This record gives sequence, C-alpha cells and structure tokens, in this order.
Amino acid sequence: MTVRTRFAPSPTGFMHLGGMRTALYCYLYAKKHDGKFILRIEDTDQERFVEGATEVIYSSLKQGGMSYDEGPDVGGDFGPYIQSKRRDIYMKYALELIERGGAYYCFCSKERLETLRDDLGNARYDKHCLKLSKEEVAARIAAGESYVIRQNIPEKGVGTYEDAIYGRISVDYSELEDNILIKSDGLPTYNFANVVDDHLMGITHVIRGSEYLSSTPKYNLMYDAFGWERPTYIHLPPIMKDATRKLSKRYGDANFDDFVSKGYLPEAIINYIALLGWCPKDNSEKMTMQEMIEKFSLDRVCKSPAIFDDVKLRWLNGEYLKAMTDDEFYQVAKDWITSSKVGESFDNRVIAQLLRTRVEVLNEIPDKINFLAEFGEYDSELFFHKKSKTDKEVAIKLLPSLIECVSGLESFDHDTIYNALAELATRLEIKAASLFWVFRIALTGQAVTPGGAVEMAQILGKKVSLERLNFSLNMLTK
RNA sequence: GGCCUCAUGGUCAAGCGGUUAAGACGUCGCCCUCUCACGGCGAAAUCAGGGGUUCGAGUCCCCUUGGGGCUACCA
Repeated sequence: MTVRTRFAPSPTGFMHLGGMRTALYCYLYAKKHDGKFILRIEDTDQERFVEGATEVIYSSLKQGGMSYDEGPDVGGDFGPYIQSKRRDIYMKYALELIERGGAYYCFCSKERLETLRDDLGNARYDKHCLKLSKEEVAARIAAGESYVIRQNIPEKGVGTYEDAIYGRISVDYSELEDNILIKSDGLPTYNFANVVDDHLMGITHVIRGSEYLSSTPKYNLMYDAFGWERPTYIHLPPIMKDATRKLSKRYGDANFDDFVSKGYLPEAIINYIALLGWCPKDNSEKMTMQEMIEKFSLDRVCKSPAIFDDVKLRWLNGEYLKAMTDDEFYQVAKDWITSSKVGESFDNRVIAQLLRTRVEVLNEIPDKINFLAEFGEYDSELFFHKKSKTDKEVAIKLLPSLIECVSGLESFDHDTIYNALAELATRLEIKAASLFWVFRIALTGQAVTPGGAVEMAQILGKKVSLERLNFSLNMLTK
C-alpha cells in the first residue's frame, strides 16, 4: 500500500508556521515512504474565506520546497481538491450515512438549541430530531423547512484508537455531541468533509495538530458506519508562542511570508520548524530537505508543545547565510543593499562580502551600512578606546598624518592602504591599533562597522575617505 | 466545570531502570583580532512537587500542581 498524506488547510488568511510544520511533516513522511503528498483546500466555511489565501498556500508550500503530487493547481486522479467544489459528493454520502443510521436530519431552531445550554453555557444536543419518522422528515423537507444533518453518536460506549505519536486514546461517547455534518447551507462541516475526503482520496496517514486528538473517535465512528478502513492517525504537538499561548494566526509575525520578507531564507525557516517537535537520531540541526526526508521518523517526534524561539531561528538563518558563497550571498543581499541609503554608489559586491558573516537576518543590512552614505557630526568620544590607547587628543594629533598619507596613495586597494598605514604607524612609533582605530572612526563615525578601517576606506574610495578625514579633523579642532 | 493530553537547563532537545543527565541556541569568560562579526577554547545552568514499585527511577504507577486542546451550522 502506498502512503498518501495530505495537508488540508483552510484558506482563512496566511500560512502560519504551525501549518507549515504540519505540511512539512506530511511531506517528509510521504517522501520518506515513497508515497504521495496531497494538498486539499478546506473552504467549507465561506464566512472565513479570505481572498487570495489559496494562492498564498500554494506559493508558501512551493517556496518551502514542498511540492505536492496532487492538488487544486496541479491536478490528480482524486479531484477536485477544493472542498467547495465537492458539495454534491458530501450530500450523497450524508444521505448514505443516514441510511446506515450514522446520521439524521435535524430541524431544530437556534432558539430551541439555546434552551439546551447548561449553566456553563455548553449546549448538548438532546437527539430531539432523531425520533422523527421518515415521513415527517420528508414532509418537512418538502415544505421547505431549513435543516442540518447531524451525526448520530451512541449514548454509551468508548471510542478508542491508537495514535502514532500519543499512543492509545480513549474517549467516552457520552462526552461527544451529535455534531453537525451538513450545515443548513448544504455545505459540510470539517467533521464530515474531512472524513469523506480522506477516504475518497485514499489518505492512509492523517497528520494534523493535536487539537483533533479528542475528536478523532467521532471520525472513527463514521469510518466504521461507512464500513471504511480507518487511517493511521498522527497527531502533532502544538507550537507555542510562549509558555501559555499557542502560535496562532493572531500572532501576525508567525506568518511564513512575513518571515521571508523580513529576510529569513525559506530553507532556514523550514529547517528550523522541522526541529520543533522532531529530533533526528544523529542530532543534526542544519539539514537540507533531502536529509530531512532521509532522517525523518515518527518515533523521533515528541509529544510536548515546543515554544517557537526566534533567536534560534536567527542563528540558523545566519548559518545558511554563512554557508553561502560570496556570489550566492550577493544575490540574496543585493536588493537589501540597494534599497538602503547606500543605493548603488559603492561596490555592492564588496559590501556584501563584508556583510556575509555579520548578518543573521537580511533586514539587518540597512542599519549596518547606512553610514556609508550618511556622514556628519558624531560623538568625539568614539575616539576613546582604552585598549588601542586612543582618544580625541590622539586623533587630533594623528589625523593630519593620516590625511597626508592617504592623499599620497597612488592606488587604493586593500594591501596598499594597509601597508601604508602600517608603515605610518611604525614611523610615528605608535601602535598600529591606535592608528587603525582613529582612522576607522574618522572615516565612519561609527563605533562598530562591518569590516576594519582598511575595508571601510576601500569601499568609500580615496576621494570620499579624504573628505571624511578632513571633516573629522575640522570637527575635532573647531 | 467535564473530557483528552503534555511536563529534562531561559529555549529546542538526547535519554527509553544502573550515564560524571548528550548536543544545539542563548548567556558569561578566554583566545584570535585595525572595531564588530567569523573561527577556536571553556564555564554556569535542567529531571515541577509528593507518594509508591524496585537492590536501584529523569526513565514504570498514582496523586498534586502547572500548561495546552476539545467542549461551534470554525477548522
């Protein structure tokens, strides 16, 4: 039997990382077992439908490297893969379930349902309409009365199943309600569409969040009533925003797209969320998709909730950045450089080279390099550096020699500048560190720069460097 | 409230009856060094609490506590 897994999101907004991880595990499990990974859109709740959300799902999965074998936009033998286009299918099976005694029509009004609420506000349907005769049901439908179809859950008994992660789960049927399968608008609820589609699409392994752990017995009841084989259930622990809050769509920053636009690499994000609830046997952390597929196994998936740690994500993203070649990094960084104040006035390839080991997330780039384009008054205290034995006074003394030295340079490449400065330091009988410090501060006005004094001068060029050195000297002596 | 479920450093987590309780992020210190970063080395830091079972418990059982989920004509 070939493994078939499915990711079944509802298009109610954007792809959040919890959903991405569920999709990832579905994908990994399918690929690990040479199976098929299917995308199904669950849009039976028209009220929550958000325009454009399906497209975001498609693009997020693709960006994340999870190509699906079947889905709305790629086709497949079990379509349609959008639930709103399967309306007739659900009704047909709902009718069959009624025949089999697993469901029944219900005409109860919202008002009547309200009266069923207990002190805590919990409603429990009393199977009122289960008693209706076939004839009465037919007559009321014919009369145009609005109705829903409810699942007929036994009043006694226990539903038990074996979850691949959580083990044996048992829920007393008396805890379950006769939930609605077909809404008055004729569309199914998740509870029903899910079961019908998973069966019709040949899903062998149902992988989803742990919020379904305790309602799964209801679904099993339907599988049994239809005489269908139950799938293997794999429930995943939640991803938390912090100790008490689950990562949810409300937490805006948890959107995959947002992370990508902030300068996180899709591969790094995917790699990181894979680690939230799963740990490969060899403890690898930085892994390619192919490696994850090879290493993935359910017995390494854990049960406890994991808190999303963006600090570690940042680190991993930085690892991906550092592992790139200069050219690869330039490709992902160039837009961030040109859209900063720096624009295109310098050699951005050199800037990128300097940035590669200094950036964890691409959106840090502008702040790190804006000073290259903007220069003006700065705090003269920056010249103070204990270890280099420099301060403002030293700077005032050194700057004229520095200016003279730089203006005398024929070429302005790294080694030329470096050698000239080293030589100057020797001639002046001072520590090279002092000279470099003064030079760098006078050139940039920054305590921290992505690269040393020589690199900064090199990027700025001889002309700008001289202008800045003079500016600094004037600033200090005025 | 009822039911389901989870519980190892600040975080992700190894562990599956006998270990000096891995590793990673983060933190701190040192080295490297023209600042920062990279890189290297090192340190501090964890079994929620209480009962059992056992020669022996982070590992098994029970209770307590705390967290999450479900309890919708949402998924």
